[in-house]
Formats: sequence, C-alpha cells, structure tokens
Amino acid sequence: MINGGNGDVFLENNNLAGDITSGLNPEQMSAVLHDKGPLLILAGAGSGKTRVITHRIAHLVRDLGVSPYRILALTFTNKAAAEMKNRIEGLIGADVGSLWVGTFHSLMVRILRRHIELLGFDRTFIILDTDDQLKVIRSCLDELNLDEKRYPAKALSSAISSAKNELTSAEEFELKSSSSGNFMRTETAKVYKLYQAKLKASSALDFDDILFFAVEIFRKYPDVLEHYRNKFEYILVDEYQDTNHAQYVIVELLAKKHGNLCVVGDDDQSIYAFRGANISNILDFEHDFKGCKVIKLERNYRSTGNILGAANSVIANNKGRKAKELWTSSDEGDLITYLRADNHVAEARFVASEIRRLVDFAGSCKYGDIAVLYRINALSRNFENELMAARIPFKLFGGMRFYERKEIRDIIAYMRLILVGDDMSFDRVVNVPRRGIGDVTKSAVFQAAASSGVSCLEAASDSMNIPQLSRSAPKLINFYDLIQSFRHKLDENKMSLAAFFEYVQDESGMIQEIIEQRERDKHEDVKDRVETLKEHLSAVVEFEGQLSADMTGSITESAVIADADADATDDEFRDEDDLPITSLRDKLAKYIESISLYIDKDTVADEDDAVKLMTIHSAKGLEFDNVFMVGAEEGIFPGLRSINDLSGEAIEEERRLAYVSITRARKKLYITTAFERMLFGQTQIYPTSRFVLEIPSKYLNEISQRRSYQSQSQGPRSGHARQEGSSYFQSTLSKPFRDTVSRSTSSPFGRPRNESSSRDTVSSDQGDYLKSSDIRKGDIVAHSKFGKGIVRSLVPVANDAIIEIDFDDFGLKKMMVRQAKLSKA
DNA sequence: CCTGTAGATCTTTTT
DNA sequence: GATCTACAGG
Repeated sequence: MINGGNGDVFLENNNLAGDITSGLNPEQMSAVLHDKGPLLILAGAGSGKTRVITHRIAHLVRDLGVSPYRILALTFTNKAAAEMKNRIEGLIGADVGSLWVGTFHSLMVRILRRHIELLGFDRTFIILDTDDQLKVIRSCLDELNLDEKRYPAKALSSAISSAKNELTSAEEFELKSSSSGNFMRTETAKVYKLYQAKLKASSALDFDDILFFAVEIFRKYPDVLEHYRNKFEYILVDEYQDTNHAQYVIVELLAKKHGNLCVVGDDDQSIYAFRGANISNILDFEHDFKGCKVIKLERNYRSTGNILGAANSVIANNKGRKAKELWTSSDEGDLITYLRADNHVAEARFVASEIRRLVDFAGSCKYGDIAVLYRINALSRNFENELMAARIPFKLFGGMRFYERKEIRDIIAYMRLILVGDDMSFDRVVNVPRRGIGDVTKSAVFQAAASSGVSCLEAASDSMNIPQLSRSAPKLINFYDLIQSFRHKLDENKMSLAAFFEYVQDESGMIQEIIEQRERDKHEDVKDRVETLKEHLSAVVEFEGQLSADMTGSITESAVIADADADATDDEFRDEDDLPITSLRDKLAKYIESISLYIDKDTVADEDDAVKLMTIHSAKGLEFDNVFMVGAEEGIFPGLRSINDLSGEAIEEERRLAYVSITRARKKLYITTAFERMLFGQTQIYPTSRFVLEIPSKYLNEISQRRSYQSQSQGPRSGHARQEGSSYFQSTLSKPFRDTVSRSTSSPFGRPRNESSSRDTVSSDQGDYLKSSDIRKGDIVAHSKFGKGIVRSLVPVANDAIIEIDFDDFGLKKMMVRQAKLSKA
C-alpha cells in the first residue's frame, strides 16, 4: 500500500456516479467487459493492472449479476489480496464477504481444513514455517545418519520444495532418483520420504504441502473437485507470471468447467524463478487455453518518457518474452542520473547528499517519496551508515521479519503447545525461560515419547514412570502443569485473546527472563524485545476486533448468499467452513492459522516520512517519485551466479529485475555504481552492469567523480574518504566519449552493444596487460594501485575471469582480470 | 547444563 | 564485516 496505485483515486471517484468503465482506456475497458472464455491480460508495469481486475470483478457482480460467491480471485501476497478486496468494496459496496479473494495458500488452506481428513491428516493440522522445516530435516538427517556437511539441510529443503512445486511426491521422487544413479538424489529421496512421514505423524504441513495436497484432493476425489468447479464460475489470477507448476494445475483444474479464467501478469516482471515460478505458464497461456483472448496494456500511467525509454531498451534484450512496449503520454521528464563513484562510501555519500538536495531544494519532495533499491540485502548497510550520518530518516524493509524474531516465535509456540500440544512447539519452549531442561533431557523426552507413541508433552507428564527421565521428572512435570493451567484458563473462556496472550507471557516467565537479561547484558539490542511483544499484542487486539467485525458481517452475508444462490444450497458441501467463532479457543486457533500464513507488521510505517531502503524484489508492485538504483555492477547486479549460468536464463531474470527496478520510478531515477566496493569482507572491483550499458546514452546524464585511482599515485584507504561533497561535477564529456569510456571498462562482458564498436578499444588496451590465460594460481602479479600480490584463485566467467589476489599491503581482493590491468611482477 | 570462542558462509522472498 | 552454528571448558 506504499505509494500504490497511480491516480486511481481520481478515477475511482469518477466511477461512484457513473458506470464501472468510465475513466478506463480502450484496452482496459475491453479487459473489464470481456465476458466468457479465457482471457490473458498482459499488463506492463504501471499500466493500471489492479484497476482492471477490481473493475472487472465489480462489473461481473454489478452489471452481469454474477454472485460474489461464484468468483475466485487469487493473488500472491496477502497485501495484494487485501487491497483488491478493499477496492472492490469501494466500487460495489460492502456485499463482497462471500467473494473468495486471497492468496493461493490461504484459500487452499480453507479448502484443506474441510477435506484433508480424506488424506489421513487431522483437520487441525499445523503449518510449519521455514525454521520448523529445517529442524525436521535435521532430525531426518540424524536418523538417517547423514552428515549435514555433505547434505546441507537448506539444500535438501529447497530440493524437496521444488519437488513439491512440481507435484512430485516422495514416492515418485524415489522412483525417479533410483533410476538416475545419482547418489545425492537417492539420499535426498530418503530424506524427503522420512520428512514427509514425520510431518504426517504430527499432522503438520509445510507451505508447499498446502498446494500439493490441494491438488491431490482434487485429483483423487472428483466430487470435491466438482463442487469447487461448480462453485467458481469466474476465476481471476493476479501476477500470473509468478505461478509455479502446482498453482498452474490448481487453476487449470478449477477453471476447466466454466473456462472463465482471467489471468493478469507481465512476463517481463517474472522475478521469482528461484522459488519455483515458471514463466512459461504465462508464455504458454494462449496455447494451454484455446480460444483465449489476449489484451495488452502498454500504456503506462506512472513514469516519465525517459524512464520508460530506458526500461524498454533494457528489456528488449531478453529473448523469451511477449513483445510489448510501454508508452506514455506524459513528457520526457529528467534524464536518468548515472554515477560511477570511486567506492561504496562515495556512492552512499552521493545518494545521501542527493536526497538532501531533493528534499531541501526540489520543491515538495518528501523523504517518503524516495526509495533506495538494491539487488542484495548486503548492500543496505553501506547506505544505512551514510543516511544515518547525514541525519536522513530512513526505514529499512526486509531483513528480519517480525514473526521470525525469537520472542514472537516463542509466544506462538506456547500457544500452539497449549492448543495442539505438538512436539515442535514443546521443543521450542520447554526451556524458555530456562528451566534447566537442556538438550540431553529433551532428547530423552523425545525418545521416550517416540517409543511409547505419545507426544512429548504427554511423556513429560508421565516422566515419573519413565526411568530415563526420573532425574528431571520434577522439572518436566512442573512444565506440564504450567501448560495444563494455561489450558484451563483457555477453556474458562473468560479472557479476551489479547489478555490471554499477556497472561501466558507473564505466567510462563518469559517476559521476566527478557527483563533480567536486559539488566544483565546492558545491551541496547535487548531493550526492544519486550517492545516487540507489546507490538505483537496490539496486533492481537486488532485481529480480535477484525474477527468480531467479520462475524457480525457474515451473518447478513449468509442471508444474501442463501438468497442469491438458491441453486447452490443443494450442494453436498455448503460453505459452512466459517463456523462461528465464539470461544477463546476458536479465536486462538484462528489466530495461529492467520499468523502462520500472514504476519503483516512489515507493511507499517507508511505514515512516517522516511526514505525507504529495500531490495528490488520487495519493491515489486510499489512505486516512488524518486528511485536510487544502487550497486549496479557486474557481479552484484547481475549477480555472479547468474553470470556463470550458461543457459542465459538467469541473466534474463536479472534483466527483468532491472526492468522492475527502473519502472518503479515515477519522476526521477538515479543509477549508481562503485568502482571499488567492500562486500563480504573483501574488496571487489567490478565493472559497470551490462544493464546500464543497455540504456541508450540519450536517456542518461552521467555524473563523474574525480578518480583518485590512477591519477593520484598513492592513495591508501584514507584517500577514499576525502571531502567528496564538492567533488561531483557535471560531466563535460561528449557522448561518443562517454560511450568509449563505458565500453572500455565494461565490455569484457557479453556482446558488444551495437555494430559500431568496430574499433575495439578493449583489445588494444588489454594488449599490454596479463590475460587470464597467462595467469596461474600461485603466480605473483602486480597491480598499479595495490602493488604486488599472489594469485589465490582464478574463476573463468563469460570471456573473462574473476581473480582473487592476496596483496602484500592491501590483503585479499577480488576483481575481473581484464579490468585489473595486471602485469608480471 | 550453560557460556564463551573458533569456523564456515554469505542472492533474491512469499506463503 | 557480520552473523549464525558447532564444540570445548566451566
């Protein structure tokens, strides 16, 4: 919701009186009015995509008389779902309660809660987060006697995850792997199988299972599928380019009957392949859904002409895409400012001083209108430092999420233990606060529980009668009694949910321990742990309020549905899944579910006026007046891994990321690079990103910084932090020269930008220096700035190589060989 | 059983 | 450089 939308408020106001199509352009209108049959909307960045979806739904309901009960709208994030629901409400009034708008995951959970018993799971299944998953995998490794060094839990988890996304069950995986003869894969298969068994034993699902089992139910139980097929006459999918295979199958299964499937997306903004998104879902849509209508939304309402020109030229370098070109009727706007700074500190100082200038001198610009976007989180610190020093308010997005913090996970684990009594939660909190129940005791409990087939909590209650546990029995029984007392409190049903949370926090002693620790350590860090819990408490209060509002709302709703859907009432499964939530227990169950699928808290702080720092990934879907795209160097953006990917797929995804990043800017875009950058404890010297070179120079205004390197013979570290404040000056270089400069520093990568590069400055430059083929590991080489050093490693990349040199006076540094201009020592 | 120090590792992220 | 994970000693 941060700066979301683009003048839609104005357009929607127009609609209050008039019909739903007023204020739409012709393409948008035909997308909104499209009636039956499959529809593919290719919506470029800033083309009013959300407006089209919401207006389309409003049109279906208001003008065509489709019952909201028959509409399914799928999104990827809860934020998008909430916004969509909001805006539809604004268009057609409040009677949208029966509309299924939500994420794939939350809506499939809703279905699973009703039908998962068919698969032998308890319907009160719990949902594991990433941390829980890793724990289970580690315990699998333990049991299978596999070394985590050779089989990293993370790698296994992602292998299992992608298998599930491809709808490959553990059994199928095993079958395939045994014929592959790949040892790693057969071991992975074992882990997968055991992992799945463990989850089933404790009635737990991971995120991927939610989709996987939904498909399994649909496929195995045609009557269930039939019910939902009938129910959902119209299906809409947002961000279709981000769907993975499982999601594709879900959509396909559900849409087959009515065929009224509308998908919206932009293949150029597909940036989640690494987590299973399959771009061919959108590329092949026309093929998969015959007779589909395709509408392209290419008119951009967000950015200036120059920004769009740059975005178009960058993305045009991708091969696998649907032809599209954004255009705008607004003016060219400012040129894109491009800076190649000496080093990361100078880069960050430039950003800070420019932000200062924008806010202080450029009229009505606020801090909140500015975003700094980077490819990797590791770059954020550099900018945090300089913004802090310049006293510029900023807000860092990403990083540690609210619900990932220890104290939140602890209190949730308590709640889960009280409610379900699962082993995972037991493991987490049995020693929070410290009760002298350490790893040794814990694993004894686990063993005892496993051998007698009960839960850990039950084993703890019975510890007196279990010889191995006799020593710690008093402690365990104490803990058990504590949980029991919480359970009684819960069933007394006298407290509000928030009060119950507070009660557990206090009575368990976890708050007290935090406070004690704060006093002991005197660390600044600890101070806001209590604060976090308080914040969380207010989220609980909010949730509770929301819940009772929904309850009163749904009573009137069901009357409406019964009326409008007389034909649906004779269905086997009526929509009674939203059982009335009255007891404290029900509320808690509902809360835990919502928290495992969605914890907001990160989206706050729109109201404070602060510069926003985030990765490009998290900026997707947002827009800002002023954008700083920082760290635009080969090796960072595109990242090394993508450069090394020979298929070229990875580079295309990075390029889409560049496209997303450029198109976030409304008015002003800055692109910055650092000649030399300290990252991961090493100095890296990488050339300008190819994506910058793909922007025609007519869109760019290059700002130069005086080079301390080369011109000044000796410039040890201190030399970098000179008074850069005044050392920026407008480039007086003519354009052709600019091109030569950029090309000579960066063309080692990739193809030449155009044919005119016949006079290859690189090869002549390079002639006097060592080439990667001349260098061996262990060689002593000389660098003009860093002096002598020994070659530690040499990794070929594209038609160059990354060299790691341990300099006598400057330590370990990484750079590109052609860039480094090395000579024999 | 707890606490401190050495070692490996380090895209991107939502659910 | 920073941070989390793994073992040794108190």
